[in-house]
Amino acid sequence: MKGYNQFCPVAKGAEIFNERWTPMIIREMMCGSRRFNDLRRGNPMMSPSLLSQRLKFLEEAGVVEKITREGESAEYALTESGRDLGEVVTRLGLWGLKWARSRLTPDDYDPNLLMWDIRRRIDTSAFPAQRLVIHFMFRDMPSSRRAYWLVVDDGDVDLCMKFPGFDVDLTFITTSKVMADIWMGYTSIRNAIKNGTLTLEGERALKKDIDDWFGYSVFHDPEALQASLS
Amino acid sequence: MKGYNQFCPVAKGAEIFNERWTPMIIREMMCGSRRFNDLRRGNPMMSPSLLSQRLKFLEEAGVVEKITREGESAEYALTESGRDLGEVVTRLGLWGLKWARSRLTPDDYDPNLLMWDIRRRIDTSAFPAQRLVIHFMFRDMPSSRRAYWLVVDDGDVDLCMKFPGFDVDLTFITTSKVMADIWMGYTSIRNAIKNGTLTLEGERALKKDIDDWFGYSVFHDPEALQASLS
DNA sequence: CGGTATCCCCCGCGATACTG
DNA sequence: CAGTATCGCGGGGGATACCG
Repeated sequence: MKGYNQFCPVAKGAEIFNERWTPMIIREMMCGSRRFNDLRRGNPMMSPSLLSQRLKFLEEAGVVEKITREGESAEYALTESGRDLGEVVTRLGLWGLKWARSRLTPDDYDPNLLMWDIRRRIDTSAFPAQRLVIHFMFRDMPSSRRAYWLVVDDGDVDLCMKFPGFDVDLTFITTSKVMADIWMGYTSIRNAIKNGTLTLEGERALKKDIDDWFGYSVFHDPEALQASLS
Repeated sequence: MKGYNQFCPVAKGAEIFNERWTPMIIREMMCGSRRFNDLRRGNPMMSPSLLSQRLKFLEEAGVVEKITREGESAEYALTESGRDLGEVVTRLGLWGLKWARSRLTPDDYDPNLLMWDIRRRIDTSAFPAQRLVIHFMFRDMPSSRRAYWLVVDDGDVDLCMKFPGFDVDLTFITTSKVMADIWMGYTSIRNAIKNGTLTLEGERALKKDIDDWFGYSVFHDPEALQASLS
């Protein structure tokens, strides 16, 4: 992006922040992604060359640092400046949650992104030690993105798009929109069940304690948001 | 800008906020500009057609409202949503002030913008009722943008680029960079005088009370910033 | 896995002129 | 003063292939 030729701090900030994909890259890093392909997974529509280009620019701008250790794969992390810029991302997200809801289009409800997001916010500490499988069925989606399984085992959460072969403990049957709306706090699990847009099938105990382990979006959860800023 | 196809509130926010010039338009409105040509004056490099286009988009997005009253010229104002988005602009500005200083280029120090900004932050209440003329001389600038006069009269401040014909009460002799650095708080008037990059000539009383009437950038002044958000 | 290289299209945006 | 109309280009960025 060409600059603005203004000394105003807003202009100088925008020359860095207001490029396409930049807020999403920082968001991914705030959520814990550190490797190139993790960042890609959080932004599947972004071409690898463009991601590479942005990372270089953000590195040059002092927002991101690339860490290359002997024999390990490269990692990207926010610098102190980047963490500060994260507050701008957070504010923008909170604004979007409150004011841009009506601009959501059907194309926005990609269950891949939703599941990737849910995966990393599951609170495994609330689970028994044994393996658990949680199944999601999105009735509105074509077969390629209709079914997902989260396999929780010993604190790790794996996301599968094929039946993992283990018994399923809990199944969500719903649409991608309803699930995303729950995720963002526009509706609640309780409410979605009541109006028939969500069906939960499986272990009673898992259902009962769902608020203990199901992690909502960071923008829905003030405490998690606070943590992501520190 | 094409969208991101993500339900994430950051993405939805960025689809509105992360367009070229948008933060600067909102900044201008936060600083009190309400008419088309005021917005232009704060962003002289922006073409009128693009400003028109942006205003339409921001209106459609619920950020800006256009007010057309009988026989009066059109005005633009931030909606509640827009004022909320102003907090994002403010955060971005504070970030830029802290972290993007090193990216300032000589082209960024446009004295037109600086004077336009200074003009609207002069605290006229600290002045005597009589007319005052403050003169700025930017030694580094070509004649077209070397000299400016602020004519303060009865609470109004006029910015002139030609000698207004009245006696000058105070003169700033400096460079556009030094003046902008003072404006943003990177250095102080006292310090600039001491190291010889700024010379103040004129009435002793005006010099002595300069901190009472010289308004710094809103990003330099936490109180003014607070006020702009409410 | 972690990127580069290349190609090409499209459209964002800058410039300018013009109008009510 | 408050915009609209038009035109043309530059390069941002999407798509894909490829390399270490």
